[in-house]
Amino acid sequence: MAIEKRGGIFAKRRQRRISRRRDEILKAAARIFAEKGYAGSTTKEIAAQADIAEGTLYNYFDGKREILLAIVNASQAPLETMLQEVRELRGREDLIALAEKIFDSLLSQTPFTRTVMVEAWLDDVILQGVVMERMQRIGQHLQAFITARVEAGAFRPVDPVLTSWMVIGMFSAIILPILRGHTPSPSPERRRALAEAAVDMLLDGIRVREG
Amino acid sequence: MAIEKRGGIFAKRRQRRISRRRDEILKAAARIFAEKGYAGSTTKEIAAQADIAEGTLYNYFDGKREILLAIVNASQAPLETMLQEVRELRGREDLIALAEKIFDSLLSQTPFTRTVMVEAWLDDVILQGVVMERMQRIGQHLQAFITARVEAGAFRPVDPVLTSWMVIGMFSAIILPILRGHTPSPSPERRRALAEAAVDMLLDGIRVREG
Amino acid sequence: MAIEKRGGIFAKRRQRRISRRRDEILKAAARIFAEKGYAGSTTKEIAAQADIAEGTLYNYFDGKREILLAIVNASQAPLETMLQEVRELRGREDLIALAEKIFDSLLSQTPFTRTVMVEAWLDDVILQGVVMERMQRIGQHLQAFITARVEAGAFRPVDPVLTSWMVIGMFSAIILPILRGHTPSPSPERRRALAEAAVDMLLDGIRVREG
Amino acid sequence: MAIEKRGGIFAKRRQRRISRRRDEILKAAARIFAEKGYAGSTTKEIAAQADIAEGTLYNYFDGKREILLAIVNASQAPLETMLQEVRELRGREDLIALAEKIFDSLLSQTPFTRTVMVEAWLDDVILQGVVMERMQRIGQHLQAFITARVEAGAFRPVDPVLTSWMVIGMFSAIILPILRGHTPSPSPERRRALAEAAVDMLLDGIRVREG
DNA sequence: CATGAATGAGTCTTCATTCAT
DNA sequence: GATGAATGAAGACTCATTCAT
Repeated sequence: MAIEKRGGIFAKRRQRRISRRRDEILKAAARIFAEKGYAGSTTKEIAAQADIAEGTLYNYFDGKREILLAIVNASQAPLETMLQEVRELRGREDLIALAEKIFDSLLSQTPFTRTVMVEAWLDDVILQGVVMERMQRIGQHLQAFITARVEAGAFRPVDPVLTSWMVIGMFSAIILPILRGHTPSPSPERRRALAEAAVDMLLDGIRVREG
Repeated sequence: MAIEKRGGIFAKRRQRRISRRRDEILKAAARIFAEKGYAGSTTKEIAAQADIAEGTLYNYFDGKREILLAIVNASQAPLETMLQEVRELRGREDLIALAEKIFDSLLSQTPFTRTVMVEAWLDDVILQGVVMERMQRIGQHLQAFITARVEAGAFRPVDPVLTSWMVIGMFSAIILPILRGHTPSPSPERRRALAEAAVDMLLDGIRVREG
Repeated sequence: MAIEKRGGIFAKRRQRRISRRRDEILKAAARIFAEKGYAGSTTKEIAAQADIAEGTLYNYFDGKREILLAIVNASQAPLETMLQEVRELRGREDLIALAEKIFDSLLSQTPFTRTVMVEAWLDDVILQGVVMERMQRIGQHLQAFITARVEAGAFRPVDPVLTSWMVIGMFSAIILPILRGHTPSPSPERRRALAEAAVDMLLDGIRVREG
Repeated sequence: MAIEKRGGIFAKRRQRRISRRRDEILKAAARIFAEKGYAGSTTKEIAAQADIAEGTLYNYFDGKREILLAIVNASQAPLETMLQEVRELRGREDLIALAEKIFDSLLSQTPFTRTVMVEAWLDDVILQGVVMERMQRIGQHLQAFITARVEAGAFRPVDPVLTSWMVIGMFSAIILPILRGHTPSPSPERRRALAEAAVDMLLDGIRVREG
């Protein structure tokens, strides 16, 4: 019986091993990049954090920059799967649920998200290709919701694009200190409360209704 | 007749010349830092941008890091003077006026503001000592306003701290693409419109009043 | 019945297999070394060219340097056997035949020859122990021939050592562009013509005899 | 009186200082490259040989490869000026004089010449653009001489190209051991003798004229 | 004060060699 | 024996800082 070479059990095991190692390196690098920024981090630190030799990095990635790009890519996944589950937004509950899910997906791997947020300030590829792209996808859902309601006469005739931007800003303001490590990650209950507060402000503002 | 050295007219001229040169360097450095981040910038680039020799930088600053800190400090001034003029906030008009002023002061020297925003992600000194400090000062005004109104029964019983955070987030979302260079700086009319939109959303939300 | 281990048929087969594999590796390495030089080649490239894993190299050779030395050694064989067949040189025909044989042996494995030629420029061991040694052996034949003829009054009283050096230079000039890959390998007829041209120049020069 | 900036005496002095330093570096690098080959040499060694810090190399050259190319270029000069002085070759004396001059120019800066010879084995740019180009220029002079004489009936109808190649080979054989450092540089008298021996062999061969 | 060449510690990356599987 | 991942020493190159002019 010949040794299975392709598609065999060994090849699969090997693939898994490689994949696992890559993930470890990415996690280590994301922690470093999140703390010091890409340019301020060294491959030596990354290797130490991943508990491997510096040279080993290059068995898994073509270079420091490729590690960054892999992190950026990996950061896509949670939000991506989340967005694919989004149904049409109909009312307050849908918005709150969406907000909660966005919280969860962004906070599920804070070093990755933080790395992306930092580098988007400096790198146009990351800003345009990743951050903007994602924000626009979330924005589209919001805008569709707002536009429909405006036409139905339920919402004031606001600018849907600007409004969705401001909503995203509101949520970002909540998440930022957590990403930055300035505030601990909130409990699920707290997340729900934050989502409600934001959505209620969006819908009704803070002024008491006179009617 | 000896040349006056201290306090004389020459000494003052010298002071002014030094001060002017420092400002030029800061402006040059801020442009570079804003584009590439502190760690990604070189003193050579800064010197070239400032049109001086590399060594000359060290006649005005103790090192690269000190240039950054000076930029961070310089970025304080506009917001500072602006905040000192703020009177008690009483209603929609006051909020809009405040928003406009914040826009103006942050956008009056975008490279400085952008540099601070980027580095605050990485440097705790800058985050705590500068960014947070400023946000809290703005926040205090908002919170005082909100608290008073809640007590007066004019506002719903929202959490003033959280609300002010979200407001700051809304404004940030508007300013960010401008700072980042992704969107051109808005005209005064546009700034007014943006401020109104944000304040109205804060006060009344987007839902049509039923009464 | 136990498997014969020493001197048995299996052991011989094993020896042959090992020997064959070593030769494959040498051929692969010589191709690489000839193109990029020893220092400019990597064990990874050699392994790839030999279609084996990098680690396998070390089952057949102690290291990169040993591969080079084995190539240098292997390059000896053809010239060696050729030189052992050389009889006393008596005249034009013998010289031409010798020249042809030298061509053949040097061109029979160009990557090996080229590798040796390149590294002899840099490595004293190779220069002294191999290249010089061979040239001197060829030189001795020529010098014996020249000396005898000079004494017999058939040749002018030239310096035999210098003359043999120049002859070797003439031949080298012909071979060099072929080794270097700049010129295709010449046909047997062409080789004969080249050999004749060189020998005739040696014997009679290019000037027309006046007698 | 303003400080002269362009074309002034200071600028010229500076140019000279830079030029001198570049030459020192090239000399040092050529020594190292000649001994160990380009790929086998390190910038550390070059810097040490030039008695400067490693980083200083990069103030004068863009990188290791550019140092090599500068050496290759610098090696052009002596042969170049020499070739421009060459008049039409008419007879034995002209050939001897040419040979002597070629000796001189190649040996005037042996590390440069040796570096070029070694790298030409490995680098097509150097082989084609430099070595071949030079050999062809020398070759053209020889070929013109040979062709004219053949047509005049003074030379046998040899192939001029092949013959000039062989002549170059003869000379190379004489120079090689000197370049390689295997033989000391010959005295002017010895050079003259070598040139005569080579030219006489070219013209008349070594066989005694029967007439 | 201005200059910019010199410095060398530190960076990213390569590669010969080892060794567990 | 064959494999190829792991290693870390060493290499080319960068850059903040110093200092002689």
